[in-house]
Amino acid sequence: MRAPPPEDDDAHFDLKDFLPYLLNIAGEVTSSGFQSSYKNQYGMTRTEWRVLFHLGRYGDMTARDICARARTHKTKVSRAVSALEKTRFLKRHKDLEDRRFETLCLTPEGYKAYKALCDKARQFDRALSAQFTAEENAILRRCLRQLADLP
Amino acid sequence: MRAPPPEDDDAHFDLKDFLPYLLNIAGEVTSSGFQSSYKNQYGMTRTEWRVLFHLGRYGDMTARDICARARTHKTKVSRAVSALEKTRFLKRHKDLEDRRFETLCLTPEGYKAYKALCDKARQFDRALSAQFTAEENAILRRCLRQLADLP
DNA sequence: TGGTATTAGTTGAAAATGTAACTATCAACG
DNA sequence: CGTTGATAGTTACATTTTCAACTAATACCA
Repeated sequence: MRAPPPEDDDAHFDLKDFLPYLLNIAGEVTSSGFQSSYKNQYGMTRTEWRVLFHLGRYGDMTARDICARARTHKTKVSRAVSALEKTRFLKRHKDLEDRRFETLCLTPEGYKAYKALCDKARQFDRALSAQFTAEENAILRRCLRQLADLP
Repeated sequence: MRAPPPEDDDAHFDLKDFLPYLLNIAGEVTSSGFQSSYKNQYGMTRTEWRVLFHLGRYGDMTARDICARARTHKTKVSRAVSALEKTRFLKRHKDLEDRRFETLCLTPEGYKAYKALCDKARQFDRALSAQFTAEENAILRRCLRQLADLP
């Protein structure tokens, strides 16, 4: 017994055209490619390096800021911050005006790790971009930023 | 004490230009948006949905085929297949020529679920695409397919 | 033959993630 | 004040994913 065979009419639409699917696969393929390119030198998860990157690139901020900028859930960020604190890549500073907040600051070691990863990332991104024209790259990134709904 | 402030020179590069990052965020945002439109209905995970879709769209195939086509790890597929079997959306048929393989076939109920999801997906994708021009959509999808390294 | 290497798929344990409830702090308003 | 409601962040628990072994079947090759 077989399932009904695929029809070629309009009732189907190709999975390879479905944006959420394409985005997930492309994200998975490129991320794991990048991860192996630096051989997970620092033993960080992707969420941890996302936090590290935000602090390194955009300066000290609170967990809440990172959630908003990276569109990442607060529990994920909370755990990443704990992990980075344990490896001494960042310190917390309670805001004395409003003690619900804590400003997150990279330590010198954290900053060094960020710089190293930053180099790898730039290199990796350049290699990815090389397969497209300048116009394609511009359009691709613009569409992605819009889909990601980044601030 | 503060971490070194962000510099604006070439030593940094913007996270919002980093493809793996953008792809992951965009994938997460769009997928969770889509998931809310079907999750409650069938209680499927994304991997299960992926398997269902492959069988519905491209016809019966083995788990190995799905792994290759969707660039998904075999343990993920294996567990998704078990789950779909338990909900009676698919059946396995041992290949008698080479008994390592089993061909996966949607049941009529599985096929019905696929068709329903297919409609939702097409609808959702149309809404996403509507924010871009035809040219942008073409370029976006072409780049994504290439990055995803799809067969 | 028979021994070794591959391949399809499964499983168990550890890690990561998602969800919801929780603490602690502050703001608004009577 | 004091109560209510919002916000920042954590934690507990369930689900999912990952990684490394594992079984079973086949291929290769001396």
